[in-house]
Amino acid sequence: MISSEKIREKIGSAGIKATLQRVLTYEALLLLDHPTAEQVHDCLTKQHPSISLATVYKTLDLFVKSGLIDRVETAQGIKRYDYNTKKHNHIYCSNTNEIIDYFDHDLNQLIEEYFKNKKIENLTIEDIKLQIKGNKTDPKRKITIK
Amino acid sequence: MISSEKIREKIGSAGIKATLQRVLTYEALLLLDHPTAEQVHDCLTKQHPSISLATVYKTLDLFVKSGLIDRVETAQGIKRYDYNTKKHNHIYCSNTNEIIDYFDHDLNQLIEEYFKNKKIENLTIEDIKLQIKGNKTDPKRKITIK
DNA sequence: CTTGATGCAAAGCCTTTGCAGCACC
DNA sequence: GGTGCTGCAAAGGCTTTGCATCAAG
Repeated sequence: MISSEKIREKIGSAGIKATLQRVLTYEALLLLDHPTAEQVHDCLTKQHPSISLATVYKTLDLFVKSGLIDRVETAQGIKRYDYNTKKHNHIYCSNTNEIIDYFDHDLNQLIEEYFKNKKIENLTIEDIKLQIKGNKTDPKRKITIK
Repeated sequence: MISSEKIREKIGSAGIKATLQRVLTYEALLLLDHPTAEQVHDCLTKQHPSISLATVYKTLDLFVKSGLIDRVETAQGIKRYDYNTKKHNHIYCSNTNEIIDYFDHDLNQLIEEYFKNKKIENLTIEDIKLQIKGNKTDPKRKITIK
């Protein structure tokens, strides 16, 4: 777990002020698994009932714009947030509605290699992401990558 | 271009009634490039002003559920629709806001091969999609794949 | 007739905005 | 005391729903 102090530093180093609400929002993002804005708010109000949903939205927006976190897109059009900005892909579980981080350096390499040769004209590629959709065999168990 | 008759057949074979509105909606999907529901509606009302937006939404929903078309997810959380249900990936242009179909059999093969060996436990993979994000160098020109 | 599709308007979500008050240099 | 953050409430998009009407077999 990261300390509040470290979070304050992280937020500060993104060039924005580390207010209480922002630190708490960031903590919630670490705690929760790719949550929606509302889930973050629910989590926060348990300890700090006065934090408003609008502030959470504003904070998440600010974090995304500052590059502190990423927005994750879902087929349902609901925005969810990911504190992990390191290059990775996502596994979407249809049955549990989970979004699971999938880190795979070899795969990234493979795809990068592939697109080095496969030039696409008139396009500057910024990023390539894989969306893996599937179902957990046992919804209660975790997914483990060999 | 596909004839209205063919479209009627296609809709019928999905087990739903091929009404005028549905045929027109499908035609609009062929005509437009990964449009939103509203774009489809705008297109339709030019020729048929009486078609309601609600019907367009209902029809698109129905098409997705019947497997006739696919929903495409964007980072902004706006739903767009894709008549092409054959396996393919998407290129997202940040500058033009376009979604461009990207067919690449070799790439599909490569990824499939990769995940055959890379077993992920407790997960049944249904589908893997690549999202390529980038910028058109010349916004007015098309993207061409070598 | 009966069934289901349509169009309209209203309601519904999720998200953003405007603004007054507040906190912090 | 000026700047910028917060919380509230209101407004805003996009999408869905309820219902009366309509069309088709």
